[in-house]
This record gives sequence, C-alpha cells and structure tokens, in this order.
Amino acid sequence: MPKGIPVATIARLPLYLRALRLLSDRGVKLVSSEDLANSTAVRSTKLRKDLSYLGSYGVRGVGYEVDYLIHQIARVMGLTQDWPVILIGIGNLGQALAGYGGFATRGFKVRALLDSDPMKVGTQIGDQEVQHINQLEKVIGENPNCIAVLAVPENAAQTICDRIVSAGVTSILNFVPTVLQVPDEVEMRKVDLSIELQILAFYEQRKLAQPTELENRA
Amino acid sequence: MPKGIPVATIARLPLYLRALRLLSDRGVKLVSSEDLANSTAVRSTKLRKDLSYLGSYGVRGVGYEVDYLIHQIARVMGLTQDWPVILIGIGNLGQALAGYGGFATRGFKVRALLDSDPMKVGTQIGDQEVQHINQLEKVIGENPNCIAVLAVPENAAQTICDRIVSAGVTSILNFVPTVLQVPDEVEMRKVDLSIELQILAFYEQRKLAQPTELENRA
DNA sequence: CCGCCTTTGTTCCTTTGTTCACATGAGTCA
DNA sequence: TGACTCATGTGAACAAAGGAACAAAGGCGG
Repeated sequence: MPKGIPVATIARLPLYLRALRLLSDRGVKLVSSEDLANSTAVRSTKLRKDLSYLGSYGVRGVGYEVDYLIHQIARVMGLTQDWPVILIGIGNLGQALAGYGGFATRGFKVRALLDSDPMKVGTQIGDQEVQHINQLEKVIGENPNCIAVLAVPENAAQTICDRIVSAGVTSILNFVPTVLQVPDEVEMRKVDLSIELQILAFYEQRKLAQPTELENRA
Repeated sequence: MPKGIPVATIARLPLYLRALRLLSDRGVKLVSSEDLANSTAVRSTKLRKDLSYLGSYGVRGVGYEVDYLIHQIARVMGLTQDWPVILIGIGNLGQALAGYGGFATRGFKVRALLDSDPMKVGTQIGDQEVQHINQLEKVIGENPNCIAVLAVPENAAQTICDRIVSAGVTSILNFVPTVLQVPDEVEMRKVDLSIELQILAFYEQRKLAQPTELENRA
C-alpha cells in the first residue's frame, strides 16, 4: 500500500537504501531494524515505522532481508528505472556536478549539459559535450520525464526556469540562491549553500553566547 | 526575547534576509508581511509568526522597516560578525565551493583550503593557496569557532571528521554522502545531491503513475 | 507440541509546526 | 477628537512527525 507515505519518510528512504546497499555489497543477507538504524543515525522505532509504510517486508524475530528490502524501497522510490538528468549552467558548480559520480552511480544518467557561453559550448566534460542553451527545448523533448538541474547565474534563473517548465519538465533541482516561481505541479527542491552556512552560524553563535548550559531548547 | 526560536523558523530566516536585502538594495524602505511572503514563497501568516519570535519589530497598519528588520534578523542569526570557513577536500566539488561567491558575499570568509593530494597542495584558488591536510589542526587552532566544510572522498570522511572535531570544530557542513558520527554538541548539516535526486524521482514517478488525479497526498 | 525469545508492526501519546480567526494598535481623514 | 482602515501579533485549533510501549508473529529448543 504505497498510499500516503509521509514526506519525512520519503526523504529518509534514500538514506536507508544507501546503507542497505553497503550491507549488500559486504555480503550481508539479513539486518535488524536496530542495526540498520545505527548505520543511518535514526532511531530503530522510526526506521520500522518508515518501512511499515511500504508494506510488511520484515520477519518478526528475524529482521529484514537486505536485497529484498533494497528492491522494495527502490520500487517505491521509482529507482528501478533510469532517470534522465539535464544539467543547465556549466559554471564552477555545474562542472563539478557534471563530474560528480553520485549522479551516475544509481540510476541517474546525465543526458545533456547546457550553457549560454559560446566559449563553453563544444567542450567535453565526462562523456558529454556542452551544448548551447538554445537546444534546451529540443533536449527536453528528447528526454521525456527528465530531471532538470539548475546551476545558472541568479539573473538568468527565472527565465530559464520558465523555459524548462514550458518545455514540460516537472522536477527541478535548484542550486540557484533565488526563490523561483513554478506552477504547483512542478516539484522543485532547493540546495542553498549559503543558507546552510547561515543556519550553522546561528547555532555556533548560540554556543558562544551560552557556553555553560549544554542543554538548550532551540 | 530570542528564547526558543523553533528550528523551522531558524531555517527560514536566511530566506527572509535575502529577500529583504534585495528590497533594501532597490531602495525599498517599508514592506508588508504579505509582500515579503510573496517573494519568499511562504504564507504571510507564517512569516509573521516567524518574525514574532524575534520580537515585535513591525508597525501595525504599516509593515516592517526593511533595514531595521535586516539588522534584527542578522543579529539573531549571528550574522553581524564574520565567520571563518575552512574547506576540506579540494576535488571537483571543493574547487567549485572555493570559487563560490555565495560564501564571501555575506559574512563567511574562506580561511583555508586543505587537501591530501600533493599535486594540489600549493595551487592557488581564488585568494587562497591549497595547504596540506596535515595543517588541519594548526589551521583550526588559528581560526577559532570556524565552520568546516567537508568535501573529501567517502572513505576518508569519518577520519577527517574525527580530526576536525577533536581540534575543536563544532559546526560542520557535510557534502560527503555518508552518515558521519559526531558528538551531540557538534552541529552537522548535510547536503546530499544524490538523495535530492532520488526524492525528485519519487515524485516524478508518482506523477507518471497517476496522471489523472492532480491532487495527491504525499 | 508447547513455551520462550527475538524482532517486527502498530497503537497511543507527546511534541513540533502550520493555519485560522481575531484582537490590537498605529496612522489618517473628517 | 473620533471613527475607520490597515496590517501586525497572538491564542487556539489543527496537522504532521517523533517516540515509547506493547501486542503480534516467526523461529527455536526441549
């Protein structure tokens, strides 16, 4: 019954998946919720509840069969198929992303690199050649249900975003530190380094301000 | 009374801050919760509640004074001072991070770049020279209360992490796709590109599976 | 075959976060 | 000065998430 899995659970499933694959690679066949929880930094009770949303795939008194559970999570997450990824904006970050192994490893295939800079167009990164941004609509047409990764400069972001959405993309991973307007049906996830740092700064400052009491509220 | 600000609020304050600075740069003096909410993609009621945790800095019937609010948020977030940042692991991603403008713009100063590769040591990136990882403890000693950004290979991550923590760092931004063990008093934030993609894949798959109903639960 | 042990799956309760409705209070205009 | 308007700030209802406790169920040993 994969109906109404909480978003918090969805965000944790990939974590479990990674830990399970590590176990599988090491030849481990069976794992208890307690052990799996330890290697994913969640409580075993939370882990069990998360898994229970997918169905009843464990065996009481025994544990979970590693490979079977991997398969089930992958199925629910939609990772039994490969997903085409299109990278837009090949600056510092874009290049790093293009070379990032994590994309390729598990079901994500970088299908195109796009940039507006004529100097960059034609250069080879990994197994892909950078194409001009005017190929955007064509590339998206050739890769139905692709995930767009946005790493363009701030001032171009909304325009490019609109074009992506018009071309039919409904999943975007946004590295641009701007709030982008998208229709409700488009799923956008944001990665913002500067915001993460600011959050850390808050906690660091609080530690400095109250060095004595180790137990703080928020 | 900056006592017990919810974590969810803390995570949104930098968002408000950015929008406010944009307004300030455009010369806007006053803003209503409604307008500010629109440019940060949250509900105005949520925005007001968030701001109310900081204190009562608005004027009823009028709105919030932009510059004053910027100052108050910056103060609460600990952004009235500069924070030293140390970048560990100068691979693809590390280089991109070193060149990332977002660090410098608002109070974060990259103070050191560290790597274990002798080929990289000595090379110049931005205004910093890459130092050997054996300088780690020295560099951290010279930069009290610094924030460490971890972008090392997976297999080295836990070892380096332990060294960082031993050397006294209590705030870490982790780009390594591994669960790292740290003591409770260390604040660690994780950025994991592959997990973000997997979450997107889930939603994309769900859209494909149920193309008719636009309203879904999770 | 029966009780014991282990670990899952579920129920209930607490905490946290979000939304709603409205009271509060500053400014304005007659 | 007094009523009116506007937008803030808050108290209470509601929803989501987390945690603890426990019941259900499979394996195992006698």
